[in-house]
Amino acid sequence: MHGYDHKKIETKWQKAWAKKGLYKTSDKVKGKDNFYLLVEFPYPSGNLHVGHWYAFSVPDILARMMRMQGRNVLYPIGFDAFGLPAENAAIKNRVNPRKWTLGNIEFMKKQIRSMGTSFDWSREILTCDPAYYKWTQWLFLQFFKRGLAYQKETPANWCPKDKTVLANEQVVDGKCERCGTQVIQKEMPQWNLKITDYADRLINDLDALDWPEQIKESQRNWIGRSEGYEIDFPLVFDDGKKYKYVLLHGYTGHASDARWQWIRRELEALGHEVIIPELPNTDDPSEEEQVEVALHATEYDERTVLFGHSLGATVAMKVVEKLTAPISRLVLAGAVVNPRFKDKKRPFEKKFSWRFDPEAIKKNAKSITVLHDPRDYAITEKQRQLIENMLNLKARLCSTTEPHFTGDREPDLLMWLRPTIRVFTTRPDTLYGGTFLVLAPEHPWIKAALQNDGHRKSVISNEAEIQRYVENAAKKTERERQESKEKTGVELMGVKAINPTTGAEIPLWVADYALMGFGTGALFGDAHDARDVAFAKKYGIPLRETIEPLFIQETGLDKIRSDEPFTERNSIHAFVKHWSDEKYMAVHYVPSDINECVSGGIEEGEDAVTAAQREIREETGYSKARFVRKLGNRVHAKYYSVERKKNMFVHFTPLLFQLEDDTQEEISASEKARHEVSWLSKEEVGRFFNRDDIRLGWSRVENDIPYEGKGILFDSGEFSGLTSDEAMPKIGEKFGRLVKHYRLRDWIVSRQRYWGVPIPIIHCATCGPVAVPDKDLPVKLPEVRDYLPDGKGKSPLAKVIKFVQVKCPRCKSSAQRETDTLDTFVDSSWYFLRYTDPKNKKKFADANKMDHWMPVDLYSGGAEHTTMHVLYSRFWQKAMFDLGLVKDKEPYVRRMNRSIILGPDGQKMSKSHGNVIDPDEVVARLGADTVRMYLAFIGPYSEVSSFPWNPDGVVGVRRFLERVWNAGQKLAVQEKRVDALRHILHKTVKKVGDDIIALKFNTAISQLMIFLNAAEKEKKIGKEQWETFLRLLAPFAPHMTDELWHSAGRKRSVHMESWPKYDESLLKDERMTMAVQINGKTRGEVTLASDSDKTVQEQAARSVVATRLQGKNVLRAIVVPGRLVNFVVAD
RNA sequence: GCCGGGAUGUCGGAAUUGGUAGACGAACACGACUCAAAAUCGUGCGAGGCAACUCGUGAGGGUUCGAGUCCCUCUCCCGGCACCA
Repeated sequence: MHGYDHKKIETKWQKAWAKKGLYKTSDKVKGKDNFYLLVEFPYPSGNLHVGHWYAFSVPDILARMMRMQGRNVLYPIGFDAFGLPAENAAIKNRVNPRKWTLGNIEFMKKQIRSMGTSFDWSREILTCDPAYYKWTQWLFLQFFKRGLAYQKETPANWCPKDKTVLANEQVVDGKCERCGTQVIQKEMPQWNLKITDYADRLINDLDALDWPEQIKESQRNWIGRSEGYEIDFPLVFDDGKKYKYVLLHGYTGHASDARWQWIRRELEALGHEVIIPELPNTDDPSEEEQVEVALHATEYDERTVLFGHSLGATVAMKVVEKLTAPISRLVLAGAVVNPRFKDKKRPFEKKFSWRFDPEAIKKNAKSITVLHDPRDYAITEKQRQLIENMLNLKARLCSTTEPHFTGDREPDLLMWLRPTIRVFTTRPDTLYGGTFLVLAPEHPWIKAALQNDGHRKSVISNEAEIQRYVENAAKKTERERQESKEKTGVELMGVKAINPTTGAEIPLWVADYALMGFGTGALFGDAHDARDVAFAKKYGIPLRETIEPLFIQETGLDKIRSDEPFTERNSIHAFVKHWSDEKYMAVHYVPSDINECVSGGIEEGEDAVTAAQREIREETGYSKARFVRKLGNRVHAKYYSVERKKNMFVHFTPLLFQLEDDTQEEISASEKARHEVSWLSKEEVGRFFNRDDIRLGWSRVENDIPYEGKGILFDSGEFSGLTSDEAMPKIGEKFGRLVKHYRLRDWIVSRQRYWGVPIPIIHCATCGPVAVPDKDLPVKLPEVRDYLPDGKGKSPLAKVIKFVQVKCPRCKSSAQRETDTLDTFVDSSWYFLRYTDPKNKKKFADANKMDHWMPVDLYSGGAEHTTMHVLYSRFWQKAMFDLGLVKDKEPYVRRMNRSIILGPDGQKMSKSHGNVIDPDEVVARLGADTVRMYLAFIGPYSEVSSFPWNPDGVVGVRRFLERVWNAGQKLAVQEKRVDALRHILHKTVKKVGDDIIALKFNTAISQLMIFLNAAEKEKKIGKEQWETFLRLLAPFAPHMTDELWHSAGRKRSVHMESWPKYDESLLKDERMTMAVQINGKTRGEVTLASDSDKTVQEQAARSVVATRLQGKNVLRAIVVPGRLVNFVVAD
């Protein structure tokens, strides 16, 4: 036998495997379970780097072992062949992108084959192959037909360098993810996929996935769900008749009814015009008559608010249906859409059609509000649901004075009638403290208010100033705005909002710290948000606190005892300044081991200040404490009182005192024992206090920072005294409604570039966008002369007249083909499905074949795709599921992110660093088996990290393989097994198998090394043992092991052999070494038979440390069988 | 700021999940072979100490017979999100 010639061996076996089709995978093999192992297919950039090796050759170990373990493993490969680099190369070097791409693929395939991976090349797919992209187009059209793909004129991320639009996910820090150019916003018609419809499911379904938390958390953050409440703030104007209210009364009602007249007075007082037509035949009304009167009562225009109560609501809807121009608002209270009264028939039931045209209603009313009181005797829940469904909205729940809105005064009605600004909040518990509104500069209400048609004045009196601010804000990019944390804004003069909780008039401001892209583009400012407080202070806007902090002690001696009631108490925290030094009093309260200030209860008839002065005197003796000031509002705490033996719920008033002099009275011994008093500097005392309630009070001595946390409400009407968590849903429901907002935007898939899948849509002047019929698919990418985009937003395809000019498939009139191409992430959103049936000409994949393989058992890829490809393909799968095209809601059972291989210097590999490792060179020198195995050995594969390439480390692995190679001749391979290796071999079989499944290839390899070390020590090995070892090594070093396997006289490839089994009973050695400890410290060891029992072990251990135990009192001995014996000894 | 993950020799990393910390590899040192070097083989290799022994898993505290592992407080590093109401 000769030296280890990796070149000869590796080419030999790669050819042999290919010739035999060793890795060709059947869809189903009797008696074998399928296993689908997926790695992200590469982009054909032209050259393979170490990262590719890491991505493909290491998971190959798992694929190979799974096969040996009797699984039918699909380990496919292909190329993500569309994309910009091909096109950029085409523009630069005047080559055809297809030729460039296919040439690269040819070269890279050779490189990939040199890895010795067990890819099934018969299933190779190319996304730029018309046979593949036919189905990309077909799937896109299925989405289009279900409204999941739509075209919309939207501001989109435009990369001026790549001259194309990018998805949000492809913009990093405002720059193009690909080329680093600053992205600008450009308004263009774009094809979108409705990924936002799936936002909730994309988040919720993560819970059931057994994926690394990092990946799940990234996706959650990216989708960015925030749950909160939308609350409407009514507006009032200074300039008089801005709105015209038309109020329609109900059955048996009259215009003269007290409540309508009351609302009239209230609205007129706000300067609005009010019209209340008397509807005819109020006791026996008919639709025709009433609608006629209402319709002609006045002119309906964009300033009109139409209100209908009860049957009047029905009339109002009928009126709106008939309008030709939209009105501002339609408000309905106690509305009926389908009357089925059980008790008695009403005469009007048959005189109204009860048929509505919801589309016309929605079209003719810019906004619709439905009011409902759950106690309403006339309107059932069913009725409410009917109208909600019809108009596709949620009713606002009111508490009326008379359930059917029939009280003489109905404040809720009035509240909803006035024009409103809708804000979004996650903290409705602070709503009573909302003292101003902030609108984003892009807020539509401002746009509308600033519109000046020359006839009427804007409602805003400082129009010019607002205009300037809005324009200035528009000039700045989002980044520029965020760079200056200094808040700016302008008050909107001539208009006030009404806080719905208090009825207080509050100012409206435009400020660019409100973002149109989040929530409703408007927020209410309050005293419990640092940003709002900063803004309010800058502009002198009043603030109103409504939350006092509540701390619950959960550690220490004073942690609350569960299941025990709380005793409430009013109390003080007194911070006491020294009479001359810059020092503060620090009290150590002994019974509960608390570091605090002076604290104590307020007794009957006392005020806080006297109580505090008394406590200072009692606890410390100092009698001349001068009151300086109150330190903000109260602070609440729940804790356990060690002295009272009770759970306490205490309301502290934090106060600041200064001693006038050192006058001190004698205090009792018991007080002295309970309180240890000292004087500390500001810094020291800050560190000294170890209870949150005291720290909070203390923080107010220095500065007045707003309290942003949750707590207990005060000055909040009926909700005062509740905790934030209790109050939030209550306040939210009463004044607004629960909504969810997402950061995620729809996925823009149009690309204004050549080298991609043509979007299979035809634009027709009469029919709109029309799907290309299935029979005409694929829409093939035409050849063009010039690949340069025009830079104005049209792809090079737009210049190919033959391609563009087509007949509309529907009406046959002349039409234009869509010339944008699809984002390459669309191609890769379903490629794993195609692998299951790559040659199918009739379907994207056969349902049965997908059943065999999907979902993917393990998907290994790069962390950079967490919020891109992985998210997109999850969405795609869910959309396909909804269309009945696939059976799984999730595409990947298990997903793992791979680490990065750094250069030898620990830097990211790059040409500029000069630290790039060329795998081809290393393979030529040391062999593919060595490179594969080194990469597997470099660190745990399943954890995201980064590993520097260590040239010495590769050589170390090569050394190991050479030792294996030489073992065949140096070790005496004998027929008889070597007993000394028996146990360790079984242990190795178990560990290697377990570790591979856990993707801990590094420890599997170290176990193989341990075994070889042991065998070398013995200088001999049994033939069967040797062959077992070769089978264990086969997944790691497939070429060498097959060579050795054959030279051991075997005819079949080692990769067709089955994985060795281990005997549970042989995992333990016959003799074992146990540690002997005294008080947990190792003092010796003892070796004895593995099956010895506990008492034997203890006795053996005792004799080992006998001298040390002499004269000591052994309290007890802890025996952990097989591990250690620990003697607990008294000093 | 919020959320997630992490920190172990000179380096990459192990540690049966509470049981002898540092497996395996690399680097380094010494020895053998050699005229010599490389390769190979052998030995050593956390720190301090002649030794007995002491200390040691980012820092501090706690629980436990026993803590890298569990609990509390803090520091730093990596990742995601962020004037997000």
